[in-house]
Amino acid sequence: MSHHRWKDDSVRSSRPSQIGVREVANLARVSPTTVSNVLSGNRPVSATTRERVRWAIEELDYRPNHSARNLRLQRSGIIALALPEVRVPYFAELVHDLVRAARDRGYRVLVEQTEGRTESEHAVMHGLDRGMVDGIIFSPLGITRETFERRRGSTPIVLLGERILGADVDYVGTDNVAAAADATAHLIARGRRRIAAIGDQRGTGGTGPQRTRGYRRALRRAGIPYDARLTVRTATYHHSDGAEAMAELLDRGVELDAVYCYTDLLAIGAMHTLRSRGLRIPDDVAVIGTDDIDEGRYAAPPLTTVTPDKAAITTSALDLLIRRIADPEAPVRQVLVPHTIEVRDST
Amino acid sequence: MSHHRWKDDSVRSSRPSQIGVREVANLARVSPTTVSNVLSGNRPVSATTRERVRWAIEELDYRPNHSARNLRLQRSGIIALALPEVRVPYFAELVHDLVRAARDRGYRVLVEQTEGRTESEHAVMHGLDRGMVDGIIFSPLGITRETFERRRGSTPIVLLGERILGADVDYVGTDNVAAAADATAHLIARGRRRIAAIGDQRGTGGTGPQRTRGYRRALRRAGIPYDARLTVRTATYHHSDGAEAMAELLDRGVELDAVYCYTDLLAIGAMHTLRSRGLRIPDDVAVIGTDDIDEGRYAAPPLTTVTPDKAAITTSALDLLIRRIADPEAPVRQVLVPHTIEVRDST
DNA sequence: TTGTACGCGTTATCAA
DNA sequence: TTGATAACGCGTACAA
Repeated sequence: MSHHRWKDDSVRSSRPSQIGVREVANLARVSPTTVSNVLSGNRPVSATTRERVRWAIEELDYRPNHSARNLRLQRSGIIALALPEVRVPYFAELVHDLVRAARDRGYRVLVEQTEGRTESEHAVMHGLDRGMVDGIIFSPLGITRETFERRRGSTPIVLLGERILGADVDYVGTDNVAAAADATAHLIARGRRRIAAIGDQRGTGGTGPQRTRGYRRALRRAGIPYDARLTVRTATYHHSDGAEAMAELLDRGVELDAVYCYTDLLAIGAMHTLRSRGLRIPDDVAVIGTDDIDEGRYAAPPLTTVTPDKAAITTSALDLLIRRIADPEAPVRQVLVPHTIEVRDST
Repeated sequence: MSHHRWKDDSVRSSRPSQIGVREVANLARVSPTTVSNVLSGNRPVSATTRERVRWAIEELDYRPNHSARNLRLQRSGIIALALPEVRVPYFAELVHDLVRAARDRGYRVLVEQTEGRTESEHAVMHGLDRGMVDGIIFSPLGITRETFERRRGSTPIVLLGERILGADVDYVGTDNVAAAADATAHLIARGRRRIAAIGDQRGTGGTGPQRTRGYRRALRRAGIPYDARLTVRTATYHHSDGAEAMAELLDRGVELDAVYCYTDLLAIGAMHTLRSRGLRIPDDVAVIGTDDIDEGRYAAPPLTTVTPDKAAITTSALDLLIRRIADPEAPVRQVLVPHTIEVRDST
């Protein structure tokens, strides 16, 4: 195979122009179509020409232009993951798992943070529209059905965690009422009767109220009266919220022997306060969290937690989204993944 | 050119086709150019036409197609952040900060995970080329200068954390030798003499060896002999690595009264082992980590840590990248951000 | 098996 | 101030 280039492109030498299919085609002395076919494998190409094209691609260090390909194919190969805050470990792990799973399916992941701001949640649906991403996996934080329906564009969306009641949209989540009830029941089974709850949030239509319902249901079934003084709302789900909530509980002077936290981060924050007040965990106060983040395994003591099947959440959400991308008319599906209790030393 | 259709609305009205500038232009009875100008503000448009166009946009719920715009403008408005693992809190916080900072500057962030695999690090530079992203912020994990130079494409790159020595590339990082020396010196100032080090990794050209150099330098300056038995390498930087490394140290039976960990996660894992063996922190063993992740504040006890100015890292990296995107010929710049020691209860 | 010509939706250039 | 036209780089229907 002789390497004579008979047609020396002055284009390449004059200015550092972009290398495109045309340049490759010229060098390999074939048509752009053939180059395209070699790359896509879409149509058969003879072995010899294929080799020549491959060589030319290598020679010019050609790589296809994504913008052009996307425009032509009407797909970007990117999905967006919109969530409140990446630095919250539960979401960080979600990003981790999703990036990994998406890569296996030929997608990359764009991360969008709403930081709990309603306008950001709206922007997610508006701003990501039309060709920037092929679909959105959206973990909202208290968006109403009405707003959602009004603002959503044509981009496929899968909702995560928080269901928007009545909305005509694919959804993956867990039975939060049951999870909360199980967590509370676990504490009751450990002999606790004065069980506090940290993490409800007012006004949101999401997981908070559902967990409160589960908590109260478990109490009711055990014949334990509900005591409003044992409940503390938090603004967000960080360590500091848990620490402050626990401090408030203790300062109220209300008797308690266990705490159910709506998030592991809240639980770890709560344990921090308990330790600093000289209370023993679980002897004086048992603590259970939610999410099973890695941090909980190394907390002091290791944190018991109720958690959804996170792998199932990731893969279900992705599969649902890809199905929706392929067929916008597919019937809406709502997936509930199972949850389990990881019993560790904090209870 | 045989069938040159003028303004064939009948074709478009038959099916619910995509809404483009053309549709808007038709409705507003202007040219696509004008619509484009109203959107971009690139050229003056009379108030009346502007209103008509705005109305038509609203009426049709038009939003521009990103793929087309990107192709035309030769930019995507997306930058990639390539790092080992998002679920590692330090990186999660980095993503958080960067997504936020990028948004302020009109960019979105695509997250790419290398998971420590060399081929993934190569893929970052190859796969992200040509129009998919405008630039890459890359936190590598032991890539050689030679490979880097050979594989890098034309996409602007800013390196993070680990410098690739001699490489002709923008870089943001910290003086790891000094940081390690300061951490070790802090322990020495607390009266410790038998100081272990957890987290070196063999073979990589990165932060690990640098921190080891700083550690040994501080010992030397304090006249403390280096004891190889006090050093433990780890495969990665997770909790479990720290826990196992600490266990190994204790099992060696070598006397120690402090540990310097190359990562907060390692330190928290190490403290887990110390607690479970009944050792008191810092009374029996003082512990210092690196990174100042949020988790450290709520560890038991709260973790002393040496940390770079993370906000400076984020903004410097982004500014460097944006500068590089604007001017590929700009002189290479390497930024070192300062570090500080957050003293908490673990020392 | 390969090549030609067109269009994806947008914006920049040139002309009016 | 506005419009017609070309081009960004690619994939594909149609022709050979």
